[in-house]
Amino acid sequence: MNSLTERSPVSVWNFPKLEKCPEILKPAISRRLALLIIGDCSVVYSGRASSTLDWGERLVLVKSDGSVVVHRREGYEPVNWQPPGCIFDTSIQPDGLLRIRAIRPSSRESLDIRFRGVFLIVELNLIDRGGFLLYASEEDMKRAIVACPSLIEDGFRPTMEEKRQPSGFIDVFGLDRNGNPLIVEIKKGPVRREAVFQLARYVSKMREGNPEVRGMVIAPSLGKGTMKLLETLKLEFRQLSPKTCLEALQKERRTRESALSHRFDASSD
Amino acid sequence: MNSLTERSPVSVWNFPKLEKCPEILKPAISRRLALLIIGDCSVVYSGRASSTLDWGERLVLVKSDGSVVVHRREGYEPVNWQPPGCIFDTSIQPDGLLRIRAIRPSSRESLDIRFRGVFLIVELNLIDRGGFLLYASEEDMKRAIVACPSLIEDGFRPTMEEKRQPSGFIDVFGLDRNGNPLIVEIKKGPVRREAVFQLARYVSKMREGNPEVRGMVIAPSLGKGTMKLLETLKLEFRQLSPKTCLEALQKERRTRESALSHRFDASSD
DNA sequence: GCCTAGGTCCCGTAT
DNA sequence: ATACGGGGCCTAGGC
Repeated sequence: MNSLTERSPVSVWNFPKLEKCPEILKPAISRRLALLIIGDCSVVYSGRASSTLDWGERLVLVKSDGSVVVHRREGYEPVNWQPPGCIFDTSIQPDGLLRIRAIRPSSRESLDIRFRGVFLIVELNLIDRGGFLLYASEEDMKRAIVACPSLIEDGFRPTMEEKRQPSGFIDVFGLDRNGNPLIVEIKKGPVRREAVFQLARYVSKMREGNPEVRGMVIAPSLGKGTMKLLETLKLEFRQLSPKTCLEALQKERRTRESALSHRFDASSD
Repeated sequence: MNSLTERSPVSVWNFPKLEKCPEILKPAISRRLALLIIGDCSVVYSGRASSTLDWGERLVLVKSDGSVVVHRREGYEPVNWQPPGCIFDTSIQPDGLLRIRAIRPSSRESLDIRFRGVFLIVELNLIDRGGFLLYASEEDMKRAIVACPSLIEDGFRPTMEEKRQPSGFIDVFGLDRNGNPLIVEIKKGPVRREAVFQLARYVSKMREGNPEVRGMVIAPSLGKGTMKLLETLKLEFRQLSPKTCLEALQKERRTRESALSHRFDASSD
């Protein structure tokens, strides 16, 4: 009785007959469980582009959000896939093959997987509430610069983040110690030519109104020809790594917290 | 006896004891098989960035090329991963947990997966020689334009593909019916502002030497403000979809093949 | 829906 | 090795 109510994180079918597979797959999909199908299949994709994949043994992972990945023996990336939002149709074809069709109505795409043999089906009922934290992203660098503007230079006062411009977005915008506008473009990796052009676009637009506008790239390093390019375009570079930013941010937070606790100490007097 | 030599595409362990797992995983990795581990795990990533993922039930796929993906219940993308090139270390820790460490020497990155419970291990010995073909990429469009230059306009003669410029690459370069240089930028989706700026860079460089240089964007459609932008920069647009290109290319190929077979017919006379 | 820009992007290719 | 640009990129955020 308890076993009836108890969740099983995995249910396994070993070498199921093709004609039995829809009976396994359909209920799992409607119960919004994830499915793993390992077998000999071929795949046709049609949508933004088209592709065909001939017969071979692969692993197919279908998730409850309607995403699909087809993995081959090697390679980090799936050979075929669909992002979330698919509806599924599983059936046995007239020729006896198992067909799984994933259709994405939003972008009129379809993935057509045909199996001529299935080695394993795993129904997955996974519980996963674990938090995910990512450090040292460009977003972290931006936060650090806003919290500690002296990372850029003394006297810098940021006024806006993610400033929307007709020519695009600006990461951080502010005024330098002399009151001149300073546009900051942040990169967490080596600066490429393209990033410089991106900044140049923003800056040249703003220099039309005020030739004193400065543009600065913040990054851990510069790509090959980018130093010269920056000079030509009268843009600046300040070396700053994600790690440095993170440390500055954490230090600033500690300072703020201790200031806060002091206030509490004082108020509790 | 036959069973000893026969390959099994999948070998399954149901709820293996943690301490047994290294005995399963290590030989599989050294035999260069792929592995699927489903269980309750936590993950720490450290490298270009850092991340932590708290306990939860997930699916881990380790391939023989040294790539890893960790999939949660939902989402197309893995929550943690490593591209090919990892070496693996599996062990039971002093606290009794199973630890799988993937280290990428080339970029000094590491993925540290700890399991406190394993539901399923699948050893995968997949045979997959199926060919993969992708149609209608930007590359296909380029090929089509070079094979059928009239797709651009009558009298166009391409002279170079992938022309290297100090300012970057040019998709297709050639001369129009009047002998004026024509720079072609191909996009397979709607044209964005950035693509226009990219083309503008090439063209303005070349117009310094010859003001008659033309620049043209080839794409199935234009993004919002891009028509006006093209006009301002004196650039042109020709609508052409990947599908049209593909059809033209296939037609051209058929024509060429039939011409070839005619030649054979003639020579066999 | 479209547009914009980041990503531990990954990937191939050329230098 | 690094640099560059594509990708069925995907994803998040804004409009």
